[in-house]
Amino acid sequence: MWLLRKAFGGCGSVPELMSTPDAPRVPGGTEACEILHVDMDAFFASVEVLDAPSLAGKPVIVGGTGARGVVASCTYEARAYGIHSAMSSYEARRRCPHAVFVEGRYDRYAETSECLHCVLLRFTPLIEPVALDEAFLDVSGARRLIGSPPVIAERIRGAVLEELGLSCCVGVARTKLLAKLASRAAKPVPSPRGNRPGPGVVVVAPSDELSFLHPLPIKALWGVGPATARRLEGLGVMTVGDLAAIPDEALRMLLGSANGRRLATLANGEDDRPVEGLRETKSVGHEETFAVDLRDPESLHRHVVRMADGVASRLREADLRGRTITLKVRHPDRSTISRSQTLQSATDSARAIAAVAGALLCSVEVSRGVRLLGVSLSALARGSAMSRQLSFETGFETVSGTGLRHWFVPGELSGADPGADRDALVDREAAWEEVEAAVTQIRVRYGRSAVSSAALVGPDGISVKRWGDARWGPSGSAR
DNA sequence: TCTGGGGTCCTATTCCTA
DNA sequence: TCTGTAGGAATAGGACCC
Repeated sequence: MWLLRKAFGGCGSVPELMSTPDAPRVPGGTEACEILHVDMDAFFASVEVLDAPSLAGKPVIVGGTGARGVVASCTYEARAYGIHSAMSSYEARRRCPHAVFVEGRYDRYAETSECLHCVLLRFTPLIEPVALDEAFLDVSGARRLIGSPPVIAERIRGAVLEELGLSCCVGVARTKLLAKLASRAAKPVPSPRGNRPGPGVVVVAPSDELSFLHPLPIKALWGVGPATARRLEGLGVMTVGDLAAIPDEALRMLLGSANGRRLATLANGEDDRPVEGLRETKSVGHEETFAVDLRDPESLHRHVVRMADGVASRLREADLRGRTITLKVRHPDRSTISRSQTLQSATDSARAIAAVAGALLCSVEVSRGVRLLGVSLSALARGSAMSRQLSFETGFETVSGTGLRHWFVPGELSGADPGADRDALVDREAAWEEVEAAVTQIRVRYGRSAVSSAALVGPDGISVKRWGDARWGPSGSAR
């Protein structure tokens, strides 16, 4: 709690703060601190414990359970073993063999995130969601109604705990970066001898900004990942303070103009990015790592069709179309290449996306094996074919034994060639648009796995995974 | 028999066009 | 008609975020 006390010049206490509508004001105090960063504690893992109380107090790991999976989230009991998100599941299991591994339930987390959003909206309409489990808030307009930002922070924590049954930490500062770092400083500290609770709320007063920021490691800064940290540490730049001492020009030479300029300002505590609310989606894609590397071009093409189908469906649901189609391929040695093509007009057609992505796949050497395949669309524009009047005259039939429905246009599967004649081609494309729009409606109504492409039906039924499976890596062996 | 997925942004290079 | 050039778009790859 020391930072909170420090921010208030040593006067006042948290109980006093919570019971006082206006926080005490101190010289150079917290008046300018109007940005809050709300960060849920071990979000996915906490939701799992909430839904299964028998997991409480145990090391719980949420993520991919297969050899190629990663940790998406884990409880503080697991963190005491050195486990953290993005660690491979293999390594996590090695470090803590008795941990409880749970496959993630993304829909459940998204639903909980919506509840969190509703709670936050009661404090301010100026919310910028960063991820399911965190958000920036601008509370400048809420002071008169609710109280000072530190008071609002404490009330948010209380409301989230009471209404969601989950704990969160809140950082309060003048800028987004400092608010984010403050919420991190408010977190519990995992330890093999028992977790130490954190302060829950940390306020960084303007007068304390540089003394708070400069001792932190450079990786604390937004935009400094493993690669940039390696370069900087190689030059003896270990802390944010070291970085702040480097002339702007030298930093730009070292890291490029945009990165150099941004890091120079951030290292000096400046960050003028406002809390922006929801941003427009720039790309929509789907990618997947396979349990074993694939070499068979036909199998890879079926995966392309399935991914194109999933991406097209999501585009339609979001009322979006895209012009640039990108295929991503990762080889067994993890080297990754991408191939893209930009169309003259935007599309949300699974067939069109699959055709382009399939052609791009033909230009890639796959004989050495493919570990990951991905399809994405960018250069997005509003407006899909969703508003078109739909008809279900085109064929649907049930794949025996699977309960899954697949679709086709009559003649398509029989090898007929309607492309020979232009009118027939136009009719065929129009029919496909109807099919795809109908598929989207079925999925909206009955779920994403209710209907699938006939191209994915093999002699033994559905031979590849359906869209939406395996968010944190493959869970078992490949089919 | 280790290292995901869904994104955004930046940079360098290549290609096209005026 | 050919050539050089400049600018913009497209493409590819990498780093980073949660």
